[in-house]
Amino acid sequence: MDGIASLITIDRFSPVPLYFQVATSLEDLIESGRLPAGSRLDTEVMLADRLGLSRPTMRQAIAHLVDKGLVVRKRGVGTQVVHSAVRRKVELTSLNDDLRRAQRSPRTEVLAFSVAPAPEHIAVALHLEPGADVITTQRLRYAEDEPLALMHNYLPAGVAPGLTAEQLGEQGLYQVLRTHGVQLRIADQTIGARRATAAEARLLGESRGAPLLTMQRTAYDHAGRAIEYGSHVYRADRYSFEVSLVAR
Amino acid sequence: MDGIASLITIDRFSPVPLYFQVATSLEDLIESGRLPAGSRLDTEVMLADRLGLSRPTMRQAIAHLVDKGLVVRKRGVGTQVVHSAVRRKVELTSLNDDLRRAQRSPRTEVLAFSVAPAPEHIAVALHLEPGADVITTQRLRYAEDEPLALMHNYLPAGVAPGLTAEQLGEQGLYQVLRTHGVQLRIADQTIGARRATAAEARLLGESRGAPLLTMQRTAYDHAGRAIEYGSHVYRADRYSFEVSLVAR
DNA sequence: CAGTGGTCTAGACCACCTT
DNA sequence: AGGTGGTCTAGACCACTGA
Repeated sequence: MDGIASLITIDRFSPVPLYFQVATSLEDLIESGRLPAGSRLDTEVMLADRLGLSRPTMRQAIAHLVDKGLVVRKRGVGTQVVHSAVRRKVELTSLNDDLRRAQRSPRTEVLAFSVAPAPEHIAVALHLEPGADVITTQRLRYAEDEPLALMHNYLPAGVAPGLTAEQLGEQGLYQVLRTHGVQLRIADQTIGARRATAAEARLLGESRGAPLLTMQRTAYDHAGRAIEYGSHVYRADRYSFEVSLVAR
Repeated sequence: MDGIASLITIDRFSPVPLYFQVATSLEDLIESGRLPAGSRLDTEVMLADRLGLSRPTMRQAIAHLVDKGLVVRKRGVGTQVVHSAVRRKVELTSLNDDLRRAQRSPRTEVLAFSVAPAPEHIAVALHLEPGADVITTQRLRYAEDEPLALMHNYLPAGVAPGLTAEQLGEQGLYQVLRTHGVQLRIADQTIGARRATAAEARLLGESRGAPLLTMQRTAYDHAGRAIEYGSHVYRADRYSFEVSLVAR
């Protein structure tokens, strides 16, 4: 048993930073179970030595894992892989991506698509000048051929030039944004509940007054620019939010 | 104009790490508006020089701010304070703390309090052996003398020895846990909605069938031990969740 | 081109935990 | 006492940005 260093290879000529190569390798070992929950990693000095890295670089790699909540470090003790149940992802996800992952065959109907000056409250949510142009969409999302969510989205017109209703019907908003090179980084969400209006009930195939989950979200890119504001309602009997929080 | 370094003092004899002293100082300057949104920080080399620190230490301080989403860094450009609206807190909060902060005068009525072997699904949620002892509580939370939430909580008996119903009535669960030296770090939450049962409607002063927000949460401490499982319902017309997500 | 942050090294001392 | 992670230093080279 010479530890786990032998399972990690690093490429000094890769453009990928060394610490990142090591971090993703370790992540894979943990996810795949070759570093089981509760097991102890080699010390950072040993790992650095075996991989031919300096200790600060090795520390940077492990710090990434700590940040993701994959491992726990204790001075004088060592570095331990945390219990698997704690390893839920903390992600900025889209409904479409979620459904795809869960293999619930999403389908999208684009009910409205237009470019027009932003109404007051939308301009505020996106931190735009009043009257700036925004793309406005209204979509109905199905999962397994049952209606699941009614989604209203607003984007500054400059964010996704050339966006079409057809694209949105096929790809999901966040997917489209990624192809436009937009990287979302922070999202502020408000989650609540209320009774369905008559129109919502009809579109979602629910009875009038049925409980709906509501979510408003503003998403920002890496530079802090507001990219998207969404106001959505979900059938409460078919959807719920999972959120993981990490204290800082 | 000699930059912001003159506004920061560091104490080399303090047990608080230098990078942390600098990070919190910068945080204060940003929160207080003395470093306004959009303004550029001095370069890390300059700051390190003026504060008498090495560059890696200065980097570590700024990295903290990046991690919190307070500033954005671009190679070749510099470090900028992000737009204030993006600076929502990402926190592991308790309802009681939230209400206190919002000055909505919370009050708690303890409806049940006991220690007993855990039911199957609670044992699973807390990763305990079936039949292990858990503290079980049921509480009704008021804000401004109106009922707001009905909360069921379950804690491994060892977590908070000597916990009493009286304490819970006065202090809020998370507050009590802090006095027991418990530091929560990760929480997995599921947020949904459904109609109120007759009993829930009566306790919460709602009509039967009114929409309720529901939340189940398992919270873990820094070592990955499950500390608390809660299953709560909230009046949808008086409460909503705010969540901030940061992509990694 | 000059200036910025991103990465990396090879050491050092310390606080904390286990034995 | 011995080993662990936590902090800190003083350099170095590189990639990217902007004028």
